[in-house]
Amino acid sequence: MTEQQISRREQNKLETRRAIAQAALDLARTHGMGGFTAEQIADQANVSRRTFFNYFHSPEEALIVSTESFLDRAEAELAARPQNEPILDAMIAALAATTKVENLKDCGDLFRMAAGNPDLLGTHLLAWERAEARIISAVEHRLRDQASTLYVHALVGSLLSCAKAAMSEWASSETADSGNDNNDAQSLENSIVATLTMLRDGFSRPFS
Amino acid sequence: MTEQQISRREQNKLETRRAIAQAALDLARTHGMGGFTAEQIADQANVSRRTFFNYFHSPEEALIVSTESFLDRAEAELAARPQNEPILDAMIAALAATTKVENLKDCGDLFRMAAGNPDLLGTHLLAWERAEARIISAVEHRLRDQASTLYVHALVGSLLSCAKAAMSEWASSETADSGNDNNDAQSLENSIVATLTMLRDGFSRPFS
DNA sequence: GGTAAACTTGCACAGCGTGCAAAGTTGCAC
DNA sequence: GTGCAACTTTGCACGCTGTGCAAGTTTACC
Repeated sequence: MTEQQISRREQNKLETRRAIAQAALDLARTHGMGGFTAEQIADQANVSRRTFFNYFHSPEEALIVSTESFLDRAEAELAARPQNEPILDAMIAALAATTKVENLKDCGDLFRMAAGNPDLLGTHLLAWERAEARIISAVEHRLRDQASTLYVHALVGSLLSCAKAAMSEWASSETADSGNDNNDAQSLENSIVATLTMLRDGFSRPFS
Repeated sequence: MTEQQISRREQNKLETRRAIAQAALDLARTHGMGGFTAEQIADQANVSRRTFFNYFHSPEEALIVSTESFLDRAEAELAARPQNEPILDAMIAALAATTKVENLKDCGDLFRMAAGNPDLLGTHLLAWERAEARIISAVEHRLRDQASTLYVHALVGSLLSCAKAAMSEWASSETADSGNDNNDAQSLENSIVATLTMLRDGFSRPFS
């Protein structure tokens, strides 16, 4: 954890970005998806409509911040695994660790909201696609000359599909309990490990 | 192959739809992605802008027709496999057969165009997502009580990710040759079978 | 041929997304 | 602390998307 030198300018921008994302999330929860405009988000965050579009390309983009930090976390955790660890074990450990991310509940909400709104779903899928490209680069670098491009693309695509499946299942069966976030995080982790183990050992083994 | 009773109305609608999709594809090839509007597509297809939007929700949607028939084909081929065949062998055979689809080259173009245009990519990903949901239903029905929901979601997601990886690789290394489409189809089929075999047997086996 | 249903079209309108230039902030050197 | 350079916010204008609505046109069927 390197102590970053953050100028006042950077701080302000981060704070504005955070405020906009929070405003968008609040509006989505109160008005429902599709029930608000970029202008309303901007107003709620106390910036102009134009400034909103300086930070996000679309109203939907403002909602997927939690997923992006989840995916950033996955990438970082993977990079932190030892180089000699088998790639699939490294992936399982890395994805399991993502459940420690701060705003995990927001990710769940996002999955639920995206299920009912094509625009949001498309934006959400794009975020996963961008993360996939980054992880592919990292894995290609890690396995240089040990694996074909096709292998790496298929592997990373499947990895993220399995993670998505686990999160989707977890999100749809999430309790509305205010308490025990730990239980939730643990059950998600179990699902992720379960799907990735199938991936490692082959899907033709006995079904769980 | 059931002989369909198609009324004049249905014929006209199909023809209009085909004309619009073709116009969109032509414009994309000549003007490049993002270099044309819904109105231009409509003009080229000799319909009004409003009619264009009766057929497609967005300009991008008009471009992904070839991918949708590819995915429809995958779904149909899978449904046609014998019930007692192991699910992964059925999937491999079904996806391999999709390379016989008519407009395979258009699919390749689409992959290339989507790589450079987020809007088109998002729409493309949505089409795969919709197909995923349909295939999940089919597989859940086929494996009723033999597999958990999580298993089926992870499996089908991975299946399509592997197919996507194969198509993406194939599209990016496609020759501009006018001739031998068969060679192209065969090399795509080989890639698809290769990735799905990894999926069946587990990605921790020796890399190809 | 006439009628009902289905399809097309024009119009209007709300919202998205961006280029541009003017106004307001912040960082830094003196 | 003054002033300048770099950066950020904002308003404005503009073209495009996507949809409801009502009037016009085509098709099916009797």
